Formats: sequence, C-alpha cells, structure tokens
Amino acid sequence: MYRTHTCGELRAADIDKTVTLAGWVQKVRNLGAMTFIDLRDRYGITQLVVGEHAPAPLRETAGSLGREFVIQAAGRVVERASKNPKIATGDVEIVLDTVRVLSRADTPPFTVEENSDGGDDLRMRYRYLDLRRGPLQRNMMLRHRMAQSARGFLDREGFLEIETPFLIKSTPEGARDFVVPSRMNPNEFYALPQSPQTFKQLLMVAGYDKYFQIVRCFRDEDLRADRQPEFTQIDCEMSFVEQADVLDTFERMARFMFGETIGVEFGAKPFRRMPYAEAMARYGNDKPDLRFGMEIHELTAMAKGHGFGVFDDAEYVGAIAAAGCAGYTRKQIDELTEYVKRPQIGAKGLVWVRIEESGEVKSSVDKFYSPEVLRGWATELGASPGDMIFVVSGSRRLSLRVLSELRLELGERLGLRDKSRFAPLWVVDFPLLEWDDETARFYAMHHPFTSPKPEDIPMLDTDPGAVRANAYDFVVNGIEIGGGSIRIFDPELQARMFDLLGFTPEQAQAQFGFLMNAFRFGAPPHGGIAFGFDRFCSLFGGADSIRDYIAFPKNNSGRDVMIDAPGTIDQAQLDELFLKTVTA
RNA sequence: GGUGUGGUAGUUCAGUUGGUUAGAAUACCUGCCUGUCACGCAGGGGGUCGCGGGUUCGAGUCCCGUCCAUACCGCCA
Repeated sequence: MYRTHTCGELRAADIDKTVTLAGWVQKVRNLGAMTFIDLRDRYGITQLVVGEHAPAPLRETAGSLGREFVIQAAGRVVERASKNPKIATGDVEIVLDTVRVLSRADTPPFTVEENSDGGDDLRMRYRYLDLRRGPLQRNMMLRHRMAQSARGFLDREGFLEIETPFLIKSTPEGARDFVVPSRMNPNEFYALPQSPQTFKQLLMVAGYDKYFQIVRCFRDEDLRADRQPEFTQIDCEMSFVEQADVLDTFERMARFMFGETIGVEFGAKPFRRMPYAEAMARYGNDKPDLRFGMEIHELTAMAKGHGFGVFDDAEYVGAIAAAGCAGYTRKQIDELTEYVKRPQIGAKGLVWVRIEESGEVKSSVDKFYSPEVLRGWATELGASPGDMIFVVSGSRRLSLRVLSELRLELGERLGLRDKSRFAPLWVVDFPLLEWDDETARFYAMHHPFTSPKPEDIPMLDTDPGAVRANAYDFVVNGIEIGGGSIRIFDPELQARMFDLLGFTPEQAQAQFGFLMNAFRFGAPPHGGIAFGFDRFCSLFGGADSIRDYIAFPKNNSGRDVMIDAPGTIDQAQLDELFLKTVTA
C-alpha cells in the first residue's frame, strides 16, 4: 500500500496518527536544521517536516528532493507550531520517519503551483503538468460533477443513454466535416459526426422515446476561445413532445445542474422566453445578455426630418442609454467610437446625447435637433439626468449589430457582466430559413429537419423567409448554451423542406434517404435539444474560454501541441489507403 | 481567408531617438540559516533578442518577407 491518506484529508482530529502519504513535491523549504516539504496530490497539500533530530540519511534525502519528485513519506501527524489557515490541512503537519523517492523529476518548465508562471503555449505543451495545478484540477472536477448531475437527472427522468457511431457519412450542408479514409473501401471516406442528429431521430423512430448521450462532436471550422474542433454535447431527444414539453424538461435539468453543482437557485418563476424577433429588436442579438438592461430603442421616426442627412437617409436609427455615463470625457467617447468603428463591427460613427444632472441636454448633433427633440429621445429610452445616450444609424441589420456590441462593451466597462450572476432565458421562434445572397438560396437556420410553426406553413410557398420554426436556444449571460427544435416527422413535409433548400429529390434521397425512408415506417412526433457541454462548464466556472475545461484541448490552429497532431503519415499508410484502385 | 496584439534568460516581462559588455523578477545551482508556508540572506551560472533578408559605420530597436502564439471578423446547417 503506497498511502494511508491523501494529501487533503488530515485534520487536527488525526493528531498522533501514524500515516503514509504519497504525492508530488510542490516546494521544499530548507531552513538549515529543519526542512519543510509541501506534498501535493489532487486532494490538497500537506506539509511534511524533517527536524534536526532526524537521522542523517533522512535529512539528506529530504534535502535532495526537487520540484515534482514523486515521494512516499511516512510519519506522525502533529499539531503545527504555526498554523496555516490558507490550506485545509493547515492545522497539522507530518513529522517524517521515512521518505522514499518513487520517481525523480526534471525541473519543470513552469512552476506547478496555484498561479503558474507559465504562458498558454508552454502550459499546453506540458498539459499533464498544467493539469496537476489546482485551478485545472478544480475545473476537471467541476466538469465531472456537471456530467454526473446531468446524467443522474436524465436517468431519473427515464432517458436512455445510447451511443451512436463516430464513423458516419459526410454531408455538404453545415460545418465542414472531418473525414476518415476507409482502407477496405478505397477512395471512400467516413465523416466524423458534427452531431448525432439523424441517429437520434432514428432512435425516436425505433421507439426509444427518451434518449440522451454525452457525446463528442466534430467540426472542421476555425477555432475560438469557445470553439474547439472536437467538443462535447449533452445530446437529447424525446418523442410525443411539443416545444413546451422539451423546454420544461430541460429547464428542470438546467436548474438541477445549477443547484447541485454550483449552488445557484432561480426561484419558482419559469425562465424568460423571448421570441427571436424581440431579442433582435431589444438587444440586437439572438443571444442577449440579460444580466443588465440598457435595451435598444428604435428612434427612426423621431430622428428623421430634422435636416440631419445621416439619419434622414438611414433605414434605421436606434440608441441605447448608458446609465450614469453623462460624465464620460471626450476621450472615453472617442474610445467607444473607435471601438464600434473597428472593421469587425463596422459602425460609421457614433452620435452621443448627454443628459446633464441639471436636466440640460448636449449632443454631437445639437445643430439639427432642439433640446425638446433630444429630450423626447431620452423619454423614449427611459434615460434620466446623468445618463448618456448613444445613437447609431444605417441599415437595420448593421445598426442592431453595432448597438449590440456597444451595449455589451458598455456593460463590461460598467461592471454589469458579473460572472457570479446568471441570467438564463429561452430564445424561441427562430426563423426557419436564412437567405444567402452568394449562393442565392435559402439555408436552414437550425438544420433541415426543423419543423416550421404549423400556423406559418402556408407561408412556405409565399414568403419562406418569414416562416418561423419550432426552434429554441438556451441562452445564459449572452452565451448560447444549448439549442434544439421540434423535428419534422412527416415525410411529405420533409421532402418539401429539402425542395425549398434547393435539393433535387435525387440529392435528398442520396443524402438523407435513410431518414426519409425511416419516416415511412411510423415516425412519432419528436424533438430535442443539445447543450454545448464545454461552454456549460466554462459558464459555471466563470471563464470565457472552454479550453481550461477540456483536459487536452487543441490550440488556435487546431493543433495538439503536446502530441504534435495532426502529423504526416508514411507512404506505406498512404498507399494502403489510396492506391488500391490505381494499382488494381 | 482577413484584422489587431505579441514573440528578448528555463519562465514572466522591461529595454528610451538605432549607439559601450542586453536588464529585472522568478526558476535553477552553491553556501549559510530551527517554524517556514511567496521563507530569508550571500554568491553563481544562464541569451542564435522567433527565423530569413534588407537599410545603416552600427539593428533587440527601422523596412520587407516568413513562421509561431493569441483575440476577433468571415466561417461554425
């Protein structure tokens, strides 16, 4: 037996016990006659001490220990002369009788401590050392607890966890696929799933009316702080449900996970449900951050006809009111202007209206607008003395985008985006289709299996762009955590959808024939949802990046810098995969 | 594919207008130290200034190219 206790469990009650610990040496403090050793494992840190009366070999071994050596140390638990309230085991220490080096270690490239001195790239290359650190270990434990809590909830609700294949078929729609060559089928390729979407629908046809899977998904697209090429979804599907049933079930799951893993409760009131159109109009965004107000108000009618050409010619004029920001200096306003004029956002300019504490209004457009008109804007926005109004104009689409970015930036600057607060909501009634100018066709906003709202079905022929879908997103703090829909289960309607999306019947049959065929053998009404589990974890952990919630993530270029993947393969492997048809 | 930021000691960074032998902290090594827990004190070693080219009497510093990292835009049904 290598140990009797972990490095995190000894307390004052254990005093006088003889114990054996094993772990990694975090730090050696040699004071001459006595040596202190911080011994770490994933449960905590325990201080070991070798005193002046210890035998010479023991003192020698203790003095020779380096960072990250793995040792086994035995001794007696004693009360500390000076306690350390910063660690859980800080009341006690172990007076060593023996210490054995189980494994030596090179000097680590960065300090393996709570706050490492290493940069991101280096920590990624030595991820196994980074994972020894408290912050990463706590992230991994949070992730584990969240997975267990979701699994437990779904199990109790009668969901079956069923695995679906990773080697499937490539589809041209949606994200790029990772492809895998097939040795036994020369010049043919599997694709890794972007999601188990079609399989879970087939499971519904098969009668497994409540399915879930905590499953890896793959998308060969560019990365972000919150996007990895392989990521994990809590993927769920239910039969004989309407949208309200799905939202109810997974709202309960979310509440359960919040409560059980981070102790956050939301009270009895259901999560807010906001139509997509309302989210766009009030927040300029389909995933609004509801931790703060500062809503967008349209001023188009009020702003036109006063001789200010920029607004007169604009399709849309809109504004937000920043509470308490009337004191913003010219420099601060310029900064914000520059911020929204960056190419990523694309504003042409930013008009400001200052409402002084005295009630007097001042603006960058005083030449065109009387104080009465500007006060009218303030009333529309609900702005009070001491507030600053920012006005943006242009196309509706661009203006809302600018106002959305500006709102989030101001929220950030004003400290309104508190990571310890959570504002969940359901965004519902997404458009079914999105027009793409470049290819001059409609694309499914969610995916081609999403059902239109029954009352909008007549518009499929007259105005497809206006058709709303039975699709919903779960949004928390401006982050899309989950999304799903009620699916089409009528083969006729599904065929019509493919037609709208520009598929010929042959193409539809070739791509998705297996699903449409299945629907001909008794498909139940069904729908579901998938949660981005990595994002869920980083949200709970209060982080912006999902990387520190994934044990072995990829870097910005999709590389694993630790194992140096992807890499080339040798010619023999290539030959086996590709040359059979050529040589046959 | 695009834009911004960065690349200097093992590590994190500073480095002025282009000018002597490129610095600090930390880590590492040696010595001293009986209550440390960011231990302390004294000393020491450690540099292809990402790479390639150019301008210049002279380049860490300026220019061009390139690679890498990172944030974002495009993209992500």
